[in-house]
Amino acid sequence: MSNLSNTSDEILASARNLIMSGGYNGFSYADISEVVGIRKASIHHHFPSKVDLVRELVKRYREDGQASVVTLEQNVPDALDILKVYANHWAKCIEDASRPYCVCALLASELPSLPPEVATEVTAFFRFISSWLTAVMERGSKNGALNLTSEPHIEAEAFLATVYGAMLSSRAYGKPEVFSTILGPALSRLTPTVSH
Amino acid sequence: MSNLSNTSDEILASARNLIMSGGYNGFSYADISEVVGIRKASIHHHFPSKVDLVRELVKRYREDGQASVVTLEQNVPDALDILKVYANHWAKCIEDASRPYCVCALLASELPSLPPEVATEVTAFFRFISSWLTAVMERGSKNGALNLTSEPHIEAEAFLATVYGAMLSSRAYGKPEVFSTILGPALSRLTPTVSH
DNA sequence: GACGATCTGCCTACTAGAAGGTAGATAGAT
DNA sequence: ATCTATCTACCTTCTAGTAGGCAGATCGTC
Repeated sequence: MSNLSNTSDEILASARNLIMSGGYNGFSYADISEVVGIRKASIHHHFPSKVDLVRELVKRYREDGQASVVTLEQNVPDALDILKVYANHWAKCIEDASRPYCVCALLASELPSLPPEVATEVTAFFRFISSWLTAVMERGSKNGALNLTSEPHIEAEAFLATVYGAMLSSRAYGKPEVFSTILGPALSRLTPTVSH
Repeated sequence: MSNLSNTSDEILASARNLIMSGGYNGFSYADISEVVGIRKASIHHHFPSKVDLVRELVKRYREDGQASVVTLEQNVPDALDILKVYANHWAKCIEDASRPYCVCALLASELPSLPPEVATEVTAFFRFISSWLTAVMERGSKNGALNLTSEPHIEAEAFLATVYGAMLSSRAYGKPEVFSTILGPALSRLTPTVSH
């Protein structure tokens, strides 16, 4: 027991880090092999093909995200606070360089050249985030926690685009603080005016 | 004369299209060879190494952008109109699928794994767009053509992030119209209120 | 409890094909 | 005579993936 095949988890984790920096074609089984300390062939034992590996990786990435969202919704009632926590999650990841980019953002930009099985999972991830944010916007709009100027689903897409665009800019400039600089005003705009 | 080595232009053009869909590691000299109808070795005659090829490609991409900006500034005086033309340029490219993604957006997301010579050029592209947009924001703010809620450079970064985030979302969902849906409200927000 | 059978996780050794790149020849233009 | 653009033929290294073996854990059955 104990290490109930957590080698496959290690493989997924190292693949995630590698994809995060160079995308689908930016890593190989040999790279993972070096990080995990296992032979190439042994990786094929856990994930017969590269497509299997990345499909599973993205599927879990989405499932983990869904679980986090459930917890977040349970602990934070206010819609604006939820958006702040979400933005802050990425701000931290980018600033401490732990996970400075979303795996699905990288894969989405490579989408046309991705194996279809992987592409499907990536698209599903974006649909999940989008529908979650839409629900948050709707709720916040109705109970006055958010100040929307467009329809909830449009505000959701705009917010998502801002987050992912800010992520890209941080990486492009090599300046992690750019993310918060952009998200600050975006969140202010959604904050209801206090009085009058 | 006549085709004063426009083979090298064809090589660059096909490389651009290939990078646009799969990034730096998503294409090979063999791919270009097929598109251009020339042998692999002949590509090396024009661009000794892959790094040379992509460095030159990004350098020209930036120079072309700089030239377009000069023309745009000459023909369109109003700052808000400039932003609209810029957004509309991308909206068209995405909707007619001619150039549905920015080469530098894709390369920027792969930045940590890119050869340094290429990375430098990509960063330079983003700095160029950023400083141009900042100048547009400043001018528009001063002469009342734009309604800013933050400092010009922050508005510039926010606008840039929105454009590139919207580009990514369009690709992720496979829905070109998402781009305009997001950019519409973003531009409205920058439009000065007509009366009172 | 003992004994073989299967399962799991890893290994070495290999393959075919693709990668980026080189050497050297050839034909035509200057 | 040299330069340019192309070619064929090749090299080396890396790629994903396969075949088959081996040690140890688990399991069924006597």
